[in-house]
Amino acid sequence: MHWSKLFIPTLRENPAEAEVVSHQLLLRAGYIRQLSAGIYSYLFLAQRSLRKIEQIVREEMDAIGAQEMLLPALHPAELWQESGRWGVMGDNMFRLKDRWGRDHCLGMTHEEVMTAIARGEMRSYKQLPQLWYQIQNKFRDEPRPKSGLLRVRQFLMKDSYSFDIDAAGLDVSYQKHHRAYGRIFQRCGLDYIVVEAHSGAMGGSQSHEFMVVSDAGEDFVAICKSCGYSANLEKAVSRPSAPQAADPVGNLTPEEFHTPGRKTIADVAAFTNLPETSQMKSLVMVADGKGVLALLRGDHQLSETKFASAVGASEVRPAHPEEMRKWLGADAGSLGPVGVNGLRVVADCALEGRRNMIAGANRDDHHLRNVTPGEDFQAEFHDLRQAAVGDGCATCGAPLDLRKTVEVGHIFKLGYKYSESMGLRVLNAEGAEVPVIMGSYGIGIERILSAAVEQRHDADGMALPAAIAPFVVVVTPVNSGEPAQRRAAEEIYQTCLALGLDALLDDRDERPGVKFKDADLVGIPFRITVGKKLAQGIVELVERHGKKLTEVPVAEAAAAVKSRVSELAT
RNA sequence: CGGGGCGUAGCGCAGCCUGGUAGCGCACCUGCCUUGGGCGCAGGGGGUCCGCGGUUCAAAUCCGCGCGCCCCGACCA
Repeated sequence: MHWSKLFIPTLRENPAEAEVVSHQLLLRAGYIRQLSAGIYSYLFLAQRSLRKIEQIVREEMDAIGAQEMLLPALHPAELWQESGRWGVMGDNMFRLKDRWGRDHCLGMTHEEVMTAIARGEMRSYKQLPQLWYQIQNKFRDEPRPKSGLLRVRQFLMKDSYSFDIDAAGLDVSYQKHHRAYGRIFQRCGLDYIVVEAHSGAMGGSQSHEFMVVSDAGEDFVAICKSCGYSANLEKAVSRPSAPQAADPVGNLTPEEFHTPGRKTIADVAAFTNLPETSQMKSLVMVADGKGVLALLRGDHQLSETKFASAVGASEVRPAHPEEMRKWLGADAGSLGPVGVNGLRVVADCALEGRRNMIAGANRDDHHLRNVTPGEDFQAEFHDLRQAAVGDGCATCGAPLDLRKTVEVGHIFKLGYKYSESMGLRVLNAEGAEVPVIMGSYGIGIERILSAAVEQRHDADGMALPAAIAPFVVVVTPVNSGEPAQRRAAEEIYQTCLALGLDALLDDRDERPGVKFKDADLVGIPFRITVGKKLAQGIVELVERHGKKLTEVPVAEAAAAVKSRVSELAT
């Protein structure tokens, strides 16, 4: 294509609203324009790039035997009421009524629709397994859309669903996806990691996330470089660091002391001259409407996700000040586990075996010393704390690393959640009717593009991997006023096309600087520059990523790009 | 849902405090010139100053209400 005919509205300056690099560059390079908060138009360049990503996804999904479909984005409420998710999705679901006043929603995901199709048609285990997928818009009314295409309200997702007769079959479907996802992200040129994940509102047992390390991300993952353990922070387990001071020995009895105005762990630590690791942190939580006291070591943070699964609750929140006073008789800052009754008490494992610690006395401005779990109060021990820098790997003990990441893919074993609630059953070999076991697997298409930009950019713009760049090569005559340069450029461009390269001819009547800047900004992986040395039959080949420049004979330029591209693809 | 910031030409911003002709850079159009990293010169077009209401002889500017967007936190299949 000829650049002069295309709509590629590049900007010299960064739009003020863009904070993260991928957002800035996608706007500046003319890929996208914002329509509203978290809603973007994909212009020509973005569309080309996204289609290449989709194509890679399709090829790899097809390769594991998945069948592509396209389901509606508009769903009747009844479907979501059946699965029970109409009630739990809350404000994140876009809801609307049709002219008859019937409730509908825009699909946030498609378990319900897929299950509805399957239950209408599947009768026998002989029809299983099935792998179905689509690439479709998803709608989520995010409380805070942000970071360009990283958190938006309308986005493309490849979602697939597996239907199997038993857990062993689900394992196979899950593993197929695991491997296909690896190939997809690798072909897209992403440096990714796979981590154990929490399965959240989707329900289900096993789950992995595919993450790209980037400060623009929103998820933290814990990684052990020594044994390879890696997990989302919501789920990561760790060995706590050793307490900074040894516990006092002996069978001491709790003893109240006055702590005027000392509300925080740090205050009490300073006041008692004992480190935070000797303090007991007491958090009053409300889990599905019931009060629960959660205990942690003073320097640890509660993981609400772990807490929710430990107490088996679907909704948890910190208690309000009135609730704390009602249940424990004191304000936050003076709460503790001794003498508590009527509340369930759960404690983090890091407190197990500790002795004679400091805790709140459930009397304002008073604390207790010599509090020993199991003796001075009873508690259920669970892993409740968030893994932190300085913790050891639970598997091998080496120090854990925490990294910020962008989630580009997620695979789930759903189990029987939807087949049971929605009645998807088949006859097994014994003639008994059994529910089908399901899995669900997602990839964020735009996130692949954003993550690639986050991972591969420099001061001049994007340096996209050739596999997902909107064009592979741009042919740039330095001086378009020179007929010889123009002719040579056109010829090289035609040769590129003939070799099957996605080529672009920068035929604009612009100064060379403008053309170079634009090509760099847009991130075209290769540029063939036709300039002064044309007289000697030489043109330049510049690789965007790394800015490597080589001189090649005119006749070989296109082929040189072609062979470099195939090198990169392997 | 809590906290903060912003809204003036396509983009980036000044002007607002202290009310009185709406401005700068880039982009755009015309002509000349130039052609290896966002040239140069000359001329030109483009504004509901987010909206509504109020104060005032007079509002981009002061006051009130609303809307939108961004950031931090909460939340997040």
